[in-house]
Amino acid sequence: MPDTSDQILDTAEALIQRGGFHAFSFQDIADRIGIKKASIYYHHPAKAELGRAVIARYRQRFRDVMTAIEKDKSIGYQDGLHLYLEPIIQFARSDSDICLCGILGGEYLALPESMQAEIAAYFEEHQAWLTKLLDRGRKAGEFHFPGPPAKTAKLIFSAVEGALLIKRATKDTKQFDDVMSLIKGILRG
Amino acid sequence: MPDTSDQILDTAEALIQRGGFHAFSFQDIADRIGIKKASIYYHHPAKAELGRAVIARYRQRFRDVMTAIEKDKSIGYQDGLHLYLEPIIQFARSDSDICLCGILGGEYLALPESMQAEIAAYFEEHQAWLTKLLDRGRKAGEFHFPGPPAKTAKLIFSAVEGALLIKRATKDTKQFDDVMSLIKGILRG
DNA sequence: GTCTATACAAAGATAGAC
DNA sequence: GTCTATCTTTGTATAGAC
Repeated sequence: MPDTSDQILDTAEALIQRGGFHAFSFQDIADRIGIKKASIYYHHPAKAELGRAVIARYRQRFRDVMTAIEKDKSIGYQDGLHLYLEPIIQFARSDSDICLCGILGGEYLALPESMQAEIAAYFEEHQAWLTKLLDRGRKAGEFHFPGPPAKTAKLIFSAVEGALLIKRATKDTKQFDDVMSLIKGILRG
Repeated sequence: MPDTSDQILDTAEALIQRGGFHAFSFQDIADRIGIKKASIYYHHPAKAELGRAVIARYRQRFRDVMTAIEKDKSIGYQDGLHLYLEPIIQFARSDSDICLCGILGGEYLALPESMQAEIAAYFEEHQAWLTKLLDRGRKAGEFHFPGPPAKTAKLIFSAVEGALLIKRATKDTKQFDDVMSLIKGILRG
């Protein structure tokens, strides 16, 4: 049984996944975990802070994945890319889940500054990590692509975020796989 | 001077552009165009209907572009792609505008059904049109890419939607251009 | 077509008891 | 840590006058 604090973050994340930041309330969270909405203020002083905390935790989850891949020198670059994509493929398989920051990107200009900062940082660190992976992987002869690694990293990341967003609306379970299979073809040269 | 009906649609569109569907109210629209919020109900019986109308108009705008390109047989396929991308490049140049349906995709599961249908249709018709363009363009020898046109269409469209979303948060004015330059390289074979 | 007035529910948030 | 109670503001929406 997870403690209330975790339940609040889990529930808030699930609700943001569904419809973004402005479409849920403390009441929704309270109802789902069987507490009163006032209790949530003990854990988070404001909705903006809760939103920020949810993204921060989500970011950290991916940073752990990226760090683990980098640390293990036995993992090749192709496999590293695969491992990075693993949690995202899980989103793609579900018919309701997509990237949390992809969702919040739509509401961006109407979000509190603290949330904006987390979202921008998420996008930046993913693209920076992919850039590093592509650069090293190409030098090792595992990847083949033209031009600066940063450009290809942007293409991959944009395509991933976009594909998730689109698949949920069109209910096309192959949107993500189709896009990724092409990306992999590109990296093969 | 545009009539009130148009002003309402324009303002609603601008507000959705900013932060999505749940982040604005009839009061916001009324304030911006200098009327009372009750007046808006004369033009639209409910917020859901206004939202639907905004997307429908946005969809139609792009359908007009696509139809115009198809009708003019003097336009080549490369140029056709360019013309299609023209309005999207305008979004990319702005630091606040992105695709309306890209924004609303995040809120998707929390939107009224009538809006969901419009958004899904938007995504589908763009990908279908791109598929047709790529197919014909390849047969005409203008495009070179491997596999089914539908897959490359999905890649292009996903990358476009994702790049716009990301550029607004990261304020990277080159996100879109970098992605598109790679796409064009791919289509050259 | 637009206004005033108003109903009603829900939102974010705080105070203070337990 | 969680509750009850409450405050205040805002949101969607309707009725009816002009």
